[in-house]
Amino acid sequence: MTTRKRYWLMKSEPDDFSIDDLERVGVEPWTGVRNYQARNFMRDGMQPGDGVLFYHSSTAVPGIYGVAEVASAAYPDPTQFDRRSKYFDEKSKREEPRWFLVDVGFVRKLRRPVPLDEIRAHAGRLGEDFALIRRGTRLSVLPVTATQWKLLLALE
DNA sequence: GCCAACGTTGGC
DNA sequence: GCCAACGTTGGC
Repeated sequence: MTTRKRYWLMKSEPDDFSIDDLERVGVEPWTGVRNYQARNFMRDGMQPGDGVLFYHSSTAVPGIYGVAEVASAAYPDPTQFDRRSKYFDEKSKREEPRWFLVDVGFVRKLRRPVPLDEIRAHAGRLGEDFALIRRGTRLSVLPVTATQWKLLLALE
């Protein structure tokens, strides 16, 4: 069964994994999400083909730098079982995995990044409840409405 | 590097 | 179930 295409925003620290890295590799498993709400969006909400805004956090100019797409169904994050990984979770069992991810595929870089301060400047039209700019919210994976998607890309 | 804000853990 | 302590996120 398929439902209508959905839209998301996914954060990454560019020192760790950037839009240029994604362009280079094409498709990347989105490892390391260890927040239940973010996991639920990936596990329960995402479908192949969904649109993704690729956001750079913890950098000089935080903001949206590219467009990507969901490139797989959700599956268990293998790093949770890898003792050498910094994402290892000793409480997760293979028969009952705790953390899920999707593969993310490169679509394009923005002609011009859309910085966080510009996004904030449009808070009124984006909606005060938009999780990216809601005070105190630090979700690394969050839903974006079709309207917000269009608005944000119109700022490019 | 600082620190506000939030989530998770674990003792009780 | 409460809540203090701790860890993490992420802008600045």
